[in-house]
Amino acid sequence: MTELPKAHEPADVEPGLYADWEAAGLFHAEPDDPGEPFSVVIPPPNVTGSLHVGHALDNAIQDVIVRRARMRGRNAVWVPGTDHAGIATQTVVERQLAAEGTSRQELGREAFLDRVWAWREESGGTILRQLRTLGCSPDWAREAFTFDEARNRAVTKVFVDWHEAGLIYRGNRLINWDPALRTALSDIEVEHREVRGELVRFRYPLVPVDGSDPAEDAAGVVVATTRPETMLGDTAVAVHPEDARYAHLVGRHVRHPFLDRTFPVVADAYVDREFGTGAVKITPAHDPNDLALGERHDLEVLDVMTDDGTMAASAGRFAGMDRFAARAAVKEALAAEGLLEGVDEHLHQVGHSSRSGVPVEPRLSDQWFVAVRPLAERAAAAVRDGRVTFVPERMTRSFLEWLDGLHDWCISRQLWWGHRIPAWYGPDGEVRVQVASPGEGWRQDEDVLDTWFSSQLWPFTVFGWPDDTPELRAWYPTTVLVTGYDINTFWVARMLMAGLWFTDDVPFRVVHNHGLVRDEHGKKMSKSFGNVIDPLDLIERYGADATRFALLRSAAPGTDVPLAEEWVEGAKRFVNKLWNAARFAIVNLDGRRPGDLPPDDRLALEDRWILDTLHRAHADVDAAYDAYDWPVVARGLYGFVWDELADWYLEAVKGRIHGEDAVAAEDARAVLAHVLEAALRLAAPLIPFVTEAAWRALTGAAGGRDSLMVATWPEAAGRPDPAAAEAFATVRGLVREVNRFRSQLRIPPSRRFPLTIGAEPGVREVLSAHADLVAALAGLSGLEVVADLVEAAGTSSIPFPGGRAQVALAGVIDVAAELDRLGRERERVLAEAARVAERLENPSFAARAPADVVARERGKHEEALRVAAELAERIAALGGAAA
RNA sequence: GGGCGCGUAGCUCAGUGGGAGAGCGCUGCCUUCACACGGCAGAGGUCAGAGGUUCGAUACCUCUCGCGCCCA
Repeated sequence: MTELPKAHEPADVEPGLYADWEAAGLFHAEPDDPGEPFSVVIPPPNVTGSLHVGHALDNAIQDVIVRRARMRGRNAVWVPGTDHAGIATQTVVERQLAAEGTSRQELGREAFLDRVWAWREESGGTILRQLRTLGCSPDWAREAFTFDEARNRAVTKVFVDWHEAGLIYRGNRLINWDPALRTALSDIEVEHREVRGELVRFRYPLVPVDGSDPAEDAAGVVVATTRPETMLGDTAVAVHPEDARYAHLVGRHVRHPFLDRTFPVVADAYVDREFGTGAVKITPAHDPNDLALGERHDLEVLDVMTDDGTMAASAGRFAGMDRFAARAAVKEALAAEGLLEGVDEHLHQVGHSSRSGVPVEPRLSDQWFVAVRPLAERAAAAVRDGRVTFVPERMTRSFLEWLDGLHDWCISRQLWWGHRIPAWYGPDGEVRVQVASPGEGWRQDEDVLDTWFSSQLWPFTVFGWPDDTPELRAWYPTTVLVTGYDINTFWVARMLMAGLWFTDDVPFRVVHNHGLVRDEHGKKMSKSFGNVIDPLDLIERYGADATRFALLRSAAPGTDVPLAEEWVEGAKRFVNKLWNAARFAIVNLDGRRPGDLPPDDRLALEDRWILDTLHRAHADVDAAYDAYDWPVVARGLYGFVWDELADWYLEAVKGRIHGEDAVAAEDARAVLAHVLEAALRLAAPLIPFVTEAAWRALTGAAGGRDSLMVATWPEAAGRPDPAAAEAFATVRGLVREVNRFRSQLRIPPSRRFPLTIGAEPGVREVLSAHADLVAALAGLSGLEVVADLVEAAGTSSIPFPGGRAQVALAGVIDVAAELDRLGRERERVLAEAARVAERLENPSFAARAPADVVARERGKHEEALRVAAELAERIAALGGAAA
């Protein structure tokens, strides 16, 4: 019949299956399709980016969730799309321009935006295309973009509405300025990094007053700073009001050495007396704390830098210098004036732009802000009352703490690529916030909005908001959001705030956080380390199934995901194992299809056992899917397919399938087909390709809509059968011991030998009832079960749980090797006996431990002693000496 | 400084108040009719350290040490 390849070759199978699914419309959903609505929106990747291993993880998880929901009959939709990624995208295009020897300024705004759109056309589809190779099944017809017209309409409405509600305002405030990109940033786009810098101490001479001591005036006051260049913008020196060292200076003025200015010494409790000299220079224009102090003391605010981080005209003779050049130059000039008191090495935190990497410059400027307080309070309430839950749950706490400490959000960016701020400036300085221009002579704000301002609207704008659409009614709120914990603050919190405000509902019910993909030693992947793994490369070489399996297998909720190429290789071996188990079944089914199980009374022990095992595996795996516990899902599938189904069940049914009894063979085939089919369904969301290929071969499904992808999810599988589990464990226990015996004595599997078994009645019953099974699994030429095992010369003994097997030595074993085996075996058993005895000898153990525990320990002890005694006898019989 | 997480086999990680596990790696044997991307067996661990609770702690509590992340 079918030509089933001996090894599963993902590259030959995956693209065709994907095309078939897509052509059959299996990814697409309509709001009025049957089933309970289930929705996921993709965290939109950067439109011009390409797939990295973090995307692969994030999207593999979403795909698993959505595929299972479809199988469960939900009306499941997964909306794909991309983010215009303001700064990142603009930077890429600017770099291109620089390489061409031009710049965006030379091009002008309109021509520049044309360039960016062109770049988006060229590279914009890449990442979504790449998701296809991973097997992802979003509804491609619903692809959205954070900067398309529909989204722009929503962004403008939100801006105008929030402005009217008083939640958006324009203000002249100290913001984080990126001098490299020449734009404002929000607080969370600043990364604090420890930097080895200098603490520079220098002196401000005092302005003499009537009766002051000229020597004291010259000695002045010594301040300490890590940023000497900002002294050009100093407008005060502050000391602590209770600092006796400086009390006499408060109210005096100091003279700026390089600029024709004087400014006061003020007292303020903000000053840390322990730090530096206890006197601190105050630069309100370049430090948030100084600005606050400046407001309290009505100080002048003097900006000494320009937008690119060079010193401004107000910096006097330092004007035009880069801020770091100015730092050195100021230090030098202070030394030349004899004002430099000393320089110490100093470790401190410096804010860096997460975008350009340069140190941010606190800078006063006119920007637009979102007043987040009222929004954050609603968001926190939704989390506290459980309308939104986090998986893992521990993410909740830091999320709430972050919401609690939130400052107003600076949303304007001095960029061109982004949603233009709908604010209009009239001829007489009037400002209006509205959708369209108020008319002739009104000029629109030059700035654009922070990218996150539009992506915060993603979960509802993708469904058509602000219009009232069937999609929005069916699929909003979304069921679950899957994202790395690292963007909970950037994105998740903001979606929650915006969603609650505009839709009066949460944007998602569950936030499933995964971790960051790292290398196998937990190191961050980076080009400079050379440890970056390319998911496309993995998919090409090991297949999408293996790549998905390897990622999810390590992806415990909220925990970073270590990944190594060898692990993907291991996952591929599992995929191949599953393929070959299916192949065995399919070949032996000889065209028969999975159907009903045989009547109970015709089920063999191994059938009943595998059905019991399947029942438990299903329960474990199903619960783990519900809990987003991917490692448990993966382990459950792996263990069932490999350790139970392939290693034991397939071996166990071979006898019947190849045997004379036609009914028994049919029954075996029926159970095999049934169990395999259930396993394929359970594994389908995680490894969709190999399961689909095997399922089609197994069931004869034609493809198209006749696909495992939309087959019914098993709400239960197999059936509990503890008696069968126990009996099969007995069989397995014996087989394992015989295998050990073989291995230790170097008896090849092809060498069959007979066994005589003595055992306790229950065990005896099981083994004699399943003698054929035991003989097949253990490679025996015969099996006799007796009530009383008679000691016989020239035999050896294999103890196993519940009994003892006797094997005739002649021609089978090497006496020296056997003596060695028996000796080691006996030592092992005696050690066990000693351990248990110690426990039993403790009087309070018997008194306080539960009866069943005590009984179990007693049994263990007796069994160990029995086995040890037998082993000693065998050793003696072979002429050895038992120690 | 505050918060969170983590220290279990060579590596990466599960785990549970009563037998220390998996994958990879390593060793030996086996080309057994689904799979050598395989089978069978094996070596390897003071479960970070100290104290406490308990008949019993790798697990629960406290502290110490070490590592990571977030926030200030």
